[in-house]
Amino acid sequence: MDKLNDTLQKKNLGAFYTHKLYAEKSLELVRAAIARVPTGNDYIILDRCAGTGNLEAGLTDEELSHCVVSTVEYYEYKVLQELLGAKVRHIIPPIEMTDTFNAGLVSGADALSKEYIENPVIKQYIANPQCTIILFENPPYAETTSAEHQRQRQSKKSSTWKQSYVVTEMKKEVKGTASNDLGNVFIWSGFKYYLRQPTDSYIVYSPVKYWKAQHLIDRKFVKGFAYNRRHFHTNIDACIMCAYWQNIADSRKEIEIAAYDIDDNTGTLVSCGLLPVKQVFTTYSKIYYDKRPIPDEQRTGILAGLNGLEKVGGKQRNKPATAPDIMGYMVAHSSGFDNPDLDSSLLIAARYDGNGFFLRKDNYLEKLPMFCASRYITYNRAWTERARIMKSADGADRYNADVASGKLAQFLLKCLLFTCTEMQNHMRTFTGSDGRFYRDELCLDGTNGKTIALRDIKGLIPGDREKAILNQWETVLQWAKKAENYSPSLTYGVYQIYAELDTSHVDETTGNTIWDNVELHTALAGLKTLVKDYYNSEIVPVLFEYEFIK
DNA sequence: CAGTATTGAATCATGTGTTC
DNA sequence: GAACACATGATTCAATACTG
Repeated sequence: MDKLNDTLQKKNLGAFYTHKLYAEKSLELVRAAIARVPTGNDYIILDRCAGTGNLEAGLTDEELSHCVVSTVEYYEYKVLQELLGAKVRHIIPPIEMTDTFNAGLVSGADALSKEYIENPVIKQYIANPQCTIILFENPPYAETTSAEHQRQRQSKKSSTWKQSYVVTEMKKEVKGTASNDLGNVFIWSGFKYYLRQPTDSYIVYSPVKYWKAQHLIDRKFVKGFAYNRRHFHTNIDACIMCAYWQNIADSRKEIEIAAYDIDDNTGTLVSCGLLPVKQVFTTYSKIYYDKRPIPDEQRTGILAGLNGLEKVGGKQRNKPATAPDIMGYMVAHSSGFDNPDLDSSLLIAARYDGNGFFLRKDNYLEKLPMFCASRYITYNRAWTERARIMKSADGADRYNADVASGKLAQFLLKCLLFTCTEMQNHMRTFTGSDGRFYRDELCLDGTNGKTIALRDIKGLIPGDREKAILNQWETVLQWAKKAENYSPSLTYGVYQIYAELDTSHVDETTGNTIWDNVELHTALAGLKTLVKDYYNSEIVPVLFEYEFIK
């Protein structure tokens, strides 16, 4: 059905199909689970979201005769019925009745309904101690409160599944955001309602966050694979784990999964080595944010938007603050990297919707690794990284000790250099509506006197990479000063130069974009390349070492 | 080949309201 | 008044796909 529906419909129902090669690969895990079935036992392989039966396609007839499958989408049900109906042990519902078709869905096949949980066909196996249960599923992942849904104002409309019986039950036991995701509901309910014996198994496709960050389950990891989400008919590279969980309690904090990409030309799996998945336990905001209270009399000033300028109008959720030692506002929230540019920002004043803290002159340097870490996914876009690597404050004790001892002094200055030359630093210099002059202190423009960054960066012992970046910055600044809009009274960072000085217009005859300052544009592009290389070689390894990313 | 257009599966911290 | 529960709500960028 993924070809039949529009994008949002697809997202609502989570219809993304499993590539044949991935489905076949995961049969290794299913067969390992079958091998564990005690002698003399019957077993069933249950798939509550079978779609058109992709996962089951590679099973032998004998294995298929143990399968119990269902799908909630009517046209998929028709296909499933035709392809596997005669071979599987049960398809739910077994035959089509007059009321089976229900507004495009299949009556009685909604795995999240009470009716389904109590389905007698499945229940007979659950109740039978001589039967082993193996769940084998690629559940839908629908995060209907996601940024994209919100942009299209569809969050409410797309969230009807949240009214379901299973979600209601899950919320009684699982607190927090884990229940926001439809995929998590499947995983939770799988363990809750279907697995009962130590030899029962769950082989499930999902991004790792349910185990890594949300700690939704505490079962024994037997084996797993990492697959590229792109081959699930999506447009993004990200990591999907297919894991074999055994129904035995376990407290491992780190697992390894074997990664496989697909070469579309040859139609073969390409091994990409072993990837570690480490659990995360603490967020930056809990540990690293500067929580020093702000007196009421300092709660004046302006709020800033994501573009670094003053935000006027709209919903203002945050309170501004102004004080001699406040130099900006940093946001580095959430553990995942799904919306890196929303989840991290560096602004001259409080972000209008909060989720951050005020950067202060006395300790801003030790806060910068949070900003640096928040840029990881932008410069490491391989499919193995997104949805596997996350942010954490788990290394805080070691980090704080090494900051205190001075061991990390050079590293912090490297972070400073990166922060001052990276585009996502949206601090800008301007006069606010409150009449105050806001000056960007985290940039390397000394035209109007040294910024705090310039003062501190003197301590950096520059290697070749640092020298190259500093030189390139000088070139950028030189050309920026020749731009028409350049204002000598302002102190410019890279982003402000990009936004205000690196202007362009469209040639009326050719329709081409003409950069008003080609040299400036070229110099900026050169700087970006240098900064990216610098980040990955000098900063990322230390961020991993101290578990800012893991 | 260069320039242009399009794209992003898969939240969570926060404030506020509610309950005890 | 503490603890809990839940509704709320927001791009930017680089990479890639496409076009001529």
